Amino acid sequence: MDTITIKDIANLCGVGVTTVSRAINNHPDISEDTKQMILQVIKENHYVPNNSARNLKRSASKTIAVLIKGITNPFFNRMLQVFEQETQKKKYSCILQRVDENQDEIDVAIELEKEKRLKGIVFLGGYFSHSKEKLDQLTIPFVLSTIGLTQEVDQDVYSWVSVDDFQESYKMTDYLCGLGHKKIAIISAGMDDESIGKLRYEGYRKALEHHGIKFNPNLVRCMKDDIESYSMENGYAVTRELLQSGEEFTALYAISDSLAVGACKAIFEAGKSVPEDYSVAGFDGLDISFYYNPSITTIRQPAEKIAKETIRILFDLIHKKTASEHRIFAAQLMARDSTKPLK
Amino acid sequence: MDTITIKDIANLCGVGVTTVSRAINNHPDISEDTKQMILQVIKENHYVPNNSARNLKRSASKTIAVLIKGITNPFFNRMLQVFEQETQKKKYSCILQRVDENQDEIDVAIELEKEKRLKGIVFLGGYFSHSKEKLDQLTIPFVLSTIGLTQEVDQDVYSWVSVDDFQESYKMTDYLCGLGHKKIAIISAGMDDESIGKLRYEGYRKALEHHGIKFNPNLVRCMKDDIESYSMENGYAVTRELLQSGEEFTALYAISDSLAVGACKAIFEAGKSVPEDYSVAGFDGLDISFYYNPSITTIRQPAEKIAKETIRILFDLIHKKTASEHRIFAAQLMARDSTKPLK
DNA sequence: TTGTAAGCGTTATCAC
DNA sequence: GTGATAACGCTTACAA
Repeated sequence: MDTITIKDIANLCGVGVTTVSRAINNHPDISEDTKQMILQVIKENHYVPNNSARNLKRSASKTIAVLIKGITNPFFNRMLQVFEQETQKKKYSCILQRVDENQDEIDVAIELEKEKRLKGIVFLGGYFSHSKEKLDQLTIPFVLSTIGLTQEVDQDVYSWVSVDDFQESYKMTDYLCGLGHKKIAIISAGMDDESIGKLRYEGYRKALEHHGIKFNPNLVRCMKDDIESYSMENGYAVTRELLQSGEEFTALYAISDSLAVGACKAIFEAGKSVPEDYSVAGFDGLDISFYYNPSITTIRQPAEKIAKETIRILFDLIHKKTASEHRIFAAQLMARDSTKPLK
Repeated sequence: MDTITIKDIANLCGVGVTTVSRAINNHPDISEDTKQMILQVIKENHYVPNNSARNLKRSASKTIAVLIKGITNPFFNRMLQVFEQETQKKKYSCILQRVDENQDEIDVAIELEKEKRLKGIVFLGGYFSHSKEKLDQLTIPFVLSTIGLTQEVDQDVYSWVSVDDFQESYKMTDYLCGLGHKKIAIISAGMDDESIGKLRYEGYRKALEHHGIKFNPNLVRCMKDDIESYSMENGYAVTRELLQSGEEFTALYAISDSLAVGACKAIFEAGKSVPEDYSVAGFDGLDISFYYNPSITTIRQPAEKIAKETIRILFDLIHKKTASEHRIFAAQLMARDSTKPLK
């Protein structure tokens, strides 16, 4: 016997397949005795139902999926746990699916929706710019979570929850200006970025403007393409170049904590110190920003809250309690040891 | 029309479903013209084949799966990329499946094997102690990658690749002893750990013994159960307690880099410094160990090599070129700024 | 309470 | 080259 099926179990038990199915799926219409008997035989024979067959037949499953772009991002770790927890509370199950950098998340979503008979989807990370036509192929509700929305998107179609990357980035830059810094370098995304990278960069620009600080393009340093984006290594490489360029600056704002960590390292290696020689700030509020030495001033995103609200909205969508919702959470500026007033 | 199927496409094209299937799957027995025509119709109608149906029917698929226990671990990130890369080279696809801390990875594997018609499996992380009977339900080859094997396991049944956690941990402890340290604290796993935690702890014990250093149980500090294991936060909490206990020590060996980072923070907060007051060492060779300030002395596991070799062995297993293989890679002691000779 | 049989959407087998 | 048609392993009306 190659692989054992529900039929085999039925035969072994001397019952019909329906009865076996009922035993497996906890259906009510079955006597406790036969159920136990069947379960016993199943266990003895190590029978495992084939999921493909189940999904194919089932019209609906209590399942949602979380599609993550950039699973590397430690920021998502905290959220993932909340997603699973909250989903379980609703008696649903939650499947995690990573999406490659160069994969189209909607394609993945469409495929998965059919394959798993999903009830809803969370898109996590990355950016979002898809034609309405494409979105229409997705027949189930979805929520965008911590996704940088740079273009005007249709409020009625999309639901999302995130922080205001532009505003929070403004806040950080404003803070640095408030400390007296005027030459503030930034490690940002490439100029072609259409996501949080762009928003954070624009917040920086805006704050400089409000403080009447002349914008210096030489202080804008983009992450390197050939190194993993938003990584410590990238921050390190970029900061080394900045330092070597001889361009003067007193503060360095990295648009992610990991970049900031790399930046600090480069500064130390140049024989300088943080914050005495350079103030350094990050973004996200990763654990490491607290544990680093010095602790890094950052914008702390309320990851748990965002995750919780994402699930809440998704289920409201599923249960048709809402048509679309948008929630922007305030993030918190954590002033720590890596920044200080300019003397 | 609710959801569009292969039949609909066949009707639309005025051909049989077989022909459509052939077009989708690049089968040879189809004229280029009809194929293009069908593909066109498919595109226009946004038809996406149902994976469940495919998997159900397909006898074999060129797919392997990587089951990860503890996806949080940044150490795995580097490996994951290699897994995908190498799999693609073989024209296979690779699916990632996280396994919950309290889930049985074999159960997940068995289910997935059937559902996806897998060709092979990589088990990543965690520990491994399953009955032969259970393993036998897995009919496809698998490789254990960076899994702590504490018990004697059947060499002929399992294939694995990892570092020698015992030996490498010995190496680190030996190094600290060589620096003149005699009071070496360790942050280790719980005493019930049966995985790398145990192995690394035992390497520590052995090295102390060889150096004729009397073992002091008060210097053994286990991670806290109520905090994520191997996390910075855990290292921080444990080290605070250690510091407050008043127990004297000159070096602290944490069995992971993240723990070491947390430990350093606790030391700084106590007004002490690293390595002047305490030498601190980690394990794994995460990026952060290099970028931290001070850079952290660690054991660098050759993650890429391990990952590559894992895939190589798995495919050799799949192609029956080998019955079982075992590969232990040497890890590298990276002596950095967080440790110094005892004066 | 239980069993029979009709699909679910594909792919594989075969005949044309 | 192409098209019926029978599986694949399961769930679910419907019948008993």
